[in-house]
Amino acid sequence: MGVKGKEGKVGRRVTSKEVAAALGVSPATVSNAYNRPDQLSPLLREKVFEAARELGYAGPDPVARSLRRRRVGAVGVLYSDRLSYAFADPAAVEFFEGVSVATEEAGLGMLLLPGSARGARDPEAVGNAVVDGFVIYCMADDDPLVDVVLERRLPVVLVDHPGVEDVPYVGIDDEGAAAAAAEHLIGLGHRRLGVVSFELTRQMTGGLADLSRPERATFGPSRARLRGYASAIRQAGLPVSEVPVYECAESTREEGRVAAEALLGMESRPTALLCMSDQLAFGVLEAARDLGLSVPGDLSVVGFDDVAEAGRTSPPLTTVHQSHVEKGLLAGRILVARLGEDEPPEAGLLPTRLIERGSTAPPG
Amino acid sequence: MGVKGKEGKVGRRVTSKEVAAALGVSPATVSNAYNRPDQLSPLLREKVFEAARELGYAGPDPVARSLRRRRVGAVGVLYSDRLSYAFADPAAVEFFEGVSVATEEAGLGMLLLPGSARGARDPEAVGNAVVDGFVIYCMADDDPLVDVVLERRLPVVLVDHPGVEDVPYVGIDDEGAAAAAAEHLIGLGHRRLGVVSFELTRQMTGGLADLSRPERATFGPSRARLRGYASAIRQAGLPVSEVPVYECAESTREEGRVAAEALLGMESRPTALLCMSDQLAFGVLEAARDLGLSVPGDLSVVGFDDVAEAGRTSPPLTTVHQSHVEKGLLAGRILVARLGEDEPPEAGLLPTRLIERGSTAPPG
DNA sequence: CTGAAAGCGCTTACAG
DNA sequence: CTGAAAGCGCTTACAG
Repeated sequence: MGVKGKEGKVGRRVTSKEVAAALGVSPATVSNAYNRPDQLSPLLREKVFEAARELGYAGPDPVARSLRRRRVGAVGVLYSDRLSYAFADPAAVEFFEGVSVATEEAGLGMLLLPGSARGARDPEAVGNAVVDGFVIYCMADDDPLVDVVLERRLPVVLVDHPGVEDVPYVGIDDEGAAAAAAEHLIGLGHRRLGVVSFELTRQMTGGLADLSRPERATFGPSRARLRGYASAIRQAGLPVSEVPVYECAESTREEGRVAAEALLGMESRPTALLCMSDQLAFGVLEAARDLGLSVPGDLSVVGFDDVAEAGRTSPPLTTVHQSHVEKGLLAGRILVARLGEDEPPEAGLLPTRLIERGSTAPPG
Repeated sequence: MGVKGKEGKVGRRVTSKEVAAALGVSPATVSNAYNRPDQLSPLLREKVFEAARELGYAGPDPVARSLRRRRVGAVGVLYSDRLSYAFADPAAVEFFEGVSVATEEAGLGMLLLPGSARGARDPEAVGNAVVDGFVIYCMADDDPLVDVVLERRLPVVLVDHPGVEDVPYVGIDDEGAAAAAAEHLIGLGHRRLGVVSFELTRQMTGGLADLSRPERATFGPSRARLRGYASAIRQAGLPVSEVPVYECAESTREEGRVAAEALLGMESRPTALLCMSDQLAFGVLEAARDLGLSVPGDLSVVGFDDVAEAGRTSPPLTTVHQSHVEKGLLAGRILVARLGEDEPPEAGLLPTRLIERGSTAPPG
């Protein structure tokens, strides 16, 4: 295994200066041995490595090197909430996957940073993050961490957070996609719709509301989707203010269940539910089963995202497809290109489409 | 939104020295304004912040600060393979989730680093990673990156990679857990077993082998599980060399399908399959369905991990439960404690248990 | 309450 | 092919 036991020990740092001294050469020569082999004889280089090995010098200190070179070799990914929440959300995980492809292509690390939502402790982590640039993912318009990042004047790419001047933006047409989902249901003949929503603001008032004031949402995608649902419903001549919206604290199955129970317990029960994520829709499916409601016989359900499991539920989920992997990949590549002064790929909106599967049908 | 447009721009770095000069104070005072409010008058402190705002100084440079303080505020997580592969594996994602809880508790970032497997490009990324310590997850015994990390003499925790002196190790009793899975099947009356295995070595010979030489595996958990299966089978008086083992390149449903097709196509078809992960088992379930084999009627299947979806397949999967979240959390907390010179929680083996669900039954 | 000095560990022109 | 010098941007005793 090549491990000599003591290597596992946490040791005093050995510096290039000490290696140089042991060899009677200058620190520049030690540095050159690691960074510019052409600047010294192969023999001397070998001697440097040998002395390094003996003294336990593992090569130039990454922090000092980063300071000198003005380059760290890592990008930060800022997420609105706790990371543990992100890892529990397949959509976020797929996004990370996409970013990781881009960073690996470039030989960079990917530093995951917790956002400021719900008790994340240390906003300093973002200001102090040792990175060359940032991907900002899914933050509320008024999240102070966005400004903390912007003020650092590093290259930044914004994802699902429109509206900052001069910063590349990657997203989808949330409004159009949501409208398409609602139109699908309306086309099927549904007249009593309900919405299972993401959180709308960082304050998360939560619970039941209606579709009449999309603008109060400070999360861009939530706002746009509410707008899309509302416009399709209005177009159909239905009263928007009578469409119940349940705001979920998190995009989880559990929250989807809770929302479904609230919505399906109403006097005038919706015959179809529009969900802002597949996770929420999965919870709705579970709740419907528990309530003895058949899907799509008694209730139609539309998701959003088209994560892998959407094709495997019973019934399989009708949903709006978007590629979170592509989103992460594009954002990552734009950032990487900007770090290297390369011509970045064009930022913009990725395509979506409605995937009709088994969870929607005309009302019973 | 508090964004003044130009903040999004990538700018020349403004330094504390410039802020100090603009104000006619020393850089130490600027530093104190940010780091030790008690060291200067509130008024002066306000002036410093004002000058900083005007000049576009976003606070002390994280890299320089890290060099000076000998502390970065991030831990590295080293994974054997491409990160995009990790993100596609629920077990790895749950592990990351656990680590992230520990890093968030401590206000640290989490730097994800790609391993050296299958064309990961840049081993330098690990040697250069700007972190205070490492979690090494799931690496082969002979992976050179392990030594690269160990040589840096930073605090390290090893996960699912036993056998490095003086380094805390977190894992499970893979051998015992695997033996329990095999015993369950044998107890049910199965005599013709097959194994759907992880990759055994970094070279990944792949395809079919048998259970007679567990020791050739250089991935610790794979080796231990093979050993566990073999010992239970030997105990039952069955010939170990007649148990087919299919080595999968990755822990994915697709690979599980391919393995199942190979194993179930053999002249003397196994009546039960032991899978090293739930992902592989899910693929086996799909393949069985495609082949017209009923589970557990015609074929029993045992997984490993007990990821969330294991309870939702049809039939629900009998599997070995382990908590990847706890694994990550413990590893993360040990590392964090060692960074802070706190007394770390005890390293060691986490519990496992066999969860009997619907995918196993006596042979038909 | 404020500042001068030393130094964290390295790399990069530049001179020889 | 090798080395002396400057400096990346900051923080921390320490002296006043």
